[in-house]
Amino acid sequence: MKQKVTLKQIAKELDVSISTVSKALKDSVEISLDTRQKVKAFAKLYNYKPNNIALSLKNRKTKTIGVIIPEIVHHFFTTVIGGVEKVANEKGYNVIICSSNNSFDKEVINMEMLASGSADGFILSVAKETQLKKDYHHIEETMSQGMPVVLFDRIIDEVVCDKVIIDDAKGAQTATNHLLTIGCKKIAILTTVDYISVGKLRTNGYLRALRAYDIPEKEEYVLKIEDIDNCETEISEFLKDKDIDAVFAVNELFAVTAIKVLNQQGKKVPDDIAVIGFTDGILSKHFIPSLTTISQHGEDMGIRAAKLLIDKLEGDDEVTEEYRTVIIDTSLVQRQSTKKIKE
Amino acid sequence: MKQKVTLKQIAKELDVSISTVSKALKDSVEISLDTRQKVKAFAKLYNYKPNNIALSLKNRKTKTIGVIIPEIVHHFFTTVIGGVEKVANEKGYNVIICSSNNSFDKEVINMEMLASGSADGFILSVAKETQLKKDYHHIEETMSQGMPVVLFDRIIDEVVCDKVIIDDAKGAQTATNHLLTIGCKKIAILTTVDYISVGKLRTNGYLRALRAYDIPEKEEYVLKIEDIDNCETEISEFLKDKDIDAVFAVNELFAVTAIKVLNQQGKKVPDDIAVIGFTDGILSKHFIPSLTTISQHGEDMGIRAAKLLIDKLEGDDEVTEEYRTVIIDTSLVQRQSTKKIKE
DNA sequence: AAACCTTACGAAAACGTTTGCGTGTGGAAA
DNA sequence: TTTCCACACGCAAACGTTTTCGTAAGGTTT
Repeated sequence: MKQKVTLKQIAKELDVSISTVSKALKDSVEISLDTRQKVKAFAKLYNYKPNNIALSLKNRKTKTIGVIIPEIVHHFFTTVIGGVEKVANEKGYNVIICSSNNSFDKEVINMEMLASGSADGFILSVAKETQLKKDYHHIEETMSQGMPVVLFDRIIDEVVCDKVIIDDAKGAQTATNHLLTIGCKKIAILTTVDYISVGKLRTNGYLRALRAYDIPEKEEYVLKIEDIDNCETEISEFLKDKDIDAVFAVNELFAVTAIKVLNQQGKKVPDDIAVIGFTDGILSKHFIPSLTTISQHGEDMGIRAAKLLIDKLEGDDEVTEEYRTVIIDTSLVQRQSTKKIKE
Repeated sequence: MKQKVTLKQIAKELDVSISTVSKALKDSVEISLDTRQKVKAFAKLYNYKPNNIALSLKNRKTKTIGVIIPEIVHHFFTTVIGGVEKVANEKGYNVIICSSNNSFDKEVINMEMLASGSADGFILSVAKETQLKKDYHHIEETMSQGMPVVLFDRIIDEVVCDKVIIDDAKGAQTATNHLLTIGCKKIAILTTVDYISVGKLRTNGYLRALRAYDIPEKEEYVLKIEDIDNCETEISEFLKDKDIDAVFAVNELFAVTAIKVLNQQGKKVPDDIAVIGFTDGILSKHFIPSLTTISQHGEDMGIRAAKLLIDKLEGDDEVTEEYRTVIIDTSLVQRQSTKKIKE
């Protein structure tokens, strides 16, 4: 087991000083051509690689980006990570990913861990618990120590920093509009409880679309689901004998569960009832019927977030002072779960 | 923007030496109670956190685990990561995740990057390209520098190290057996090309099961799919007018695609044809019909892999010398896509 | 021969820690 | 008064780099 070789060892072996080795490897003119070649040959032979830790300590930066997401086993978040990685690798940054598991405490712990030397900046989508608790001290603190933070998707209005979001309300409006334009009039919505920022926004978009079409909003058409893991019974209950012609679900799972429930209740999708989802993941693509949905372009979000962060990391102080909010366009992906109602 | 506070600053402020501060924070008896309290109060006030980088440099270990997987947007791999994180966090380790995107080059780059100071050891599932290329120098090199490596899922027989796998062949045999026991006799298999280790193993398991039942294997029942992204046409072609009563697919996507194709061809699953998959992901759970499948227990794999690695990292040298291969049990998850054929 | 300039290299500090050991101070024992 | 011993603290080295500055040797001017 040969240990990793250091400058010191090379220096000793070649009977020169550490500084000479360092300079030689950097092709400094200070060092004679002869020595340079000798050192480089030796370094190559022993597969010398500079120690990142030492460099980080010296340069006071780690060249790594910390990403903290609420769930790791989640298609949307992983696509975002994919985007972040893409940009990061291009620009020579490493990416550390941690999941908060939707726990406030774990979010804080992870953030502090990474903040104490492991990362130069953060890309973060906050945990449910954090949104509920409204405690953002860890984020504020990290920023006040000079580490930039970019929030995405599940953001916090009160925190002033760069943000990358989609226009959730607009996306939901687009979805609802689509249902309206194909002729649906009685549209139910399956959404989350209000403290989930994106859920609330999507609900708002749905309501806005209805108003624009002068369709009165009915409370009985709105289901706010508390426990996502047991949504089937709630949805089944809600949909039972309801006089509707369309369902807008704020995520994939609610959408496919709705279809499943509707099937059980003897309704056909899309013939009897149209269903539209939100987030374009594996399920939407491969389900039968495949789901019409709103694509969030997760990879783009990751790309933009990473760019914002790296700009701030490498920018001069002018850039550092201003914060930007990037809004990623959503798009309607038409598939089989909605179709035009024949008049 | 207050910078992060260091021992040095505290020392200066309190007019003591750095070592005194360090010792005081560690409650060393060398330091008077009075000073200790003063230092601790001050440190708390300024929210002092020791710098991980400096500690890593000093201790020659980073307390982080590098995880390299072929794809990040992939349910199975993320569940494994979930398991790794669980154990890692418990034991005070950080987790850095990189994806190789199934590229050999990126795998090497990531590994070298993390190996030069960022991680103490690795948990790795190799890229397709690496399996094809059979070039494992980066892994060997990392290990020879004293960093332990745990391979999982897509492993390499030739590399001697700890491994965590499922018995792919046995799992496939279980799946095929299940089809046989419910009365199927003409079972097709949808598998990958042979250089994907797990694909080949699963094919072997399928064949073994047939032999055990004295059912002759037919080449026309085996489809080795090259391009996973366009599997639908291949599968459609393959399944057309084929006289079979069951399909064993070595992954989720092949399974649902098969069902889709069969539907198009006017066959009902499970009534006309039974379908069984491999890997228990989102699709299997929520598809209609829900998929009978072989669960790989990804989280368990992650947990075991992390434990193996940490054992090696913290173990004395006896442990270091022996390598273990952990085989995680697979299990059959019965759902709707298979059912007993009435005689 | 004295003064000066290149060339080629080394010493040392710095990044932020931890820790073994040395040491000044004061009080107690002799 | 001298000797000794805790006590409480500081020094310095070490981890692996980079980089500024200093300098010895040798050659070139006057």
